[in-house]
Amino acid sequence: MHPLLKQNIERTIAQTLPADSEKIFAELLLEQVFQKGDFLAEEGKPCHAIYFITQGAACAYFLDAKGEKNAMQLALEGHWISDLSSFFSGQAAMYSIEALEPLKVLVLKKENFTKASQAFPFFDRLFRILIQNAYVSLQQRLAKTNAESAENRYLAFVKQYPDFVQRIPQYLIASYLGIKPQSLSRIRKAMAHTK
Amino acid sequence: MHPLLKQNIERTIAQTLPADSEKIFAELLLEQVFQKGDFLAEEGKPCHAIYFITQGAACAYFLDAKGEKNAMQLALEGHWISDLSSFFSGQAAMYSIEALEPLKVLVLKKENFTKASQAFPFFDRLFRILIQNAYVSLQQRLAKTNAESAENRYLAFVKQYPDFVQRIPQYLIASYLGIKPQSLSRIRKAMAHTK
DNA sequence: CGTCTATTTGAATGTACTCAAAAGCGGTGG
DNA sequence: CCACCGCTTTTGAGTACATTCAAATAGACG
Repeated sequence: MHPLLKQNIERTIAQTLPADSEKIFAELLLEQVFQKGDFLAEEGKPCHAIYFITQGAACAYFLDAKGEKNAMQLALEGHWISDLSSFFSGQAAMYSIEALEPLKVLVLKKENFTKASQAFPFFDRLFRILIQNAYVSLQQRLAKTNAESAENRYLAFVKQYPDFVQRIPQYLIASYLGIKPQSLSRIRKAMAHTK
Repeated sequence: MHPLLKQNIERTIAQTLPADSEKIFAELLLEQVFQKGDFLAEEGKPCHAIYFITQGAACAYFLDAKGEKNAMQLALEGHWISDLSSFFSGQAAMYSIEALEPLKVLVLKKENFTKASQAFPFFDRLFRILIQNAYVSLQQRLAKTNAESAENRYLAFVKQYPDFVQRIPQYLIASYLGIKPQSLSRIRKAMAHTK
């Protein structure tokens, strides 16, 4: 089992992963590779898998009325990414997921997830906690969007995800923060001055 | 078992609730009543329960730097409300939950949740789906906050939650939408004109 | 090197905010 | 029943922050 995944799961459930669970898990996962610009999922089509990134960067976004990309999720290695709504409901995905760098992922397909979920209650628990954590992060992100200035949001982002700043295009970070790329550029300029 | 709760659970898991599960569930829940202005949870203290509202209205909010209430969740009868982060982690709550009307709730205490979760995998599944749905709604709310004007956000809110508009104070709806009460007042005025 | 995309910069505009005050509404007690 | 109080909503005027439109510069990639 990939060390990043093991680490991710153990941090999630706050206990070491039993050897048998580890084995079962490994059997359910499929390794896959994507080129930069490839899509792991596409808006409008069902998203049948959850991806764990072992190498590279990816982004889940939707296109707004003007055709601009709006990032909902940004992820580097060590993170999960998917359109969970589509994954669980089977409906069309609201987001496209695109590789921003050459990407290596572990794929958990819906059918394997369902199988495992029925056989091992452990899976429902793991995914309940994963989604729970995602939900809490999202709440905090929304709270900041409503209560903080664009500049403070960017400062908090840099602090929380320093690696992302280096590797994710600025226009995607801008949309993730709910601002326009031009505005983010000006904010960065102003910050460079003050420092 | 309260019909609103039964309905809520069956809609969540997309199947009728087995009679035995219903019985078990009913034993885990405690009825409780609050006056308008009472707190179900307080920012800074752990939140030990999840509440299902059977009558009345409630709001989960945090206080920003200026001491203004920022609504994270609004709920009428038929909805669940809690600070899930605090409930699951045991840490201090980020939100206060306040009764906006005389309130009747069914209380699911942490200890009962844990007991049930270990005895019946059904519970992990139910709560995984509940949180999953909450997560998806939150994503959509964030997407709208970033991509839509204040007016469109309010229009969408009115369409999605017509009952809330009648019963929740405007300044809380405003903060839920990420705008100031004065601005919401002006938006409503402009809408009345155009109609 | 040339093309395509991302980022920066400038100037003008606009949406929502701030500060301030008035009006409306609901509850309480004289 | 009316007067008063506190809180919510409305309105007005001025402001600020981020946006738009447009163009120039910088970077990535074949």
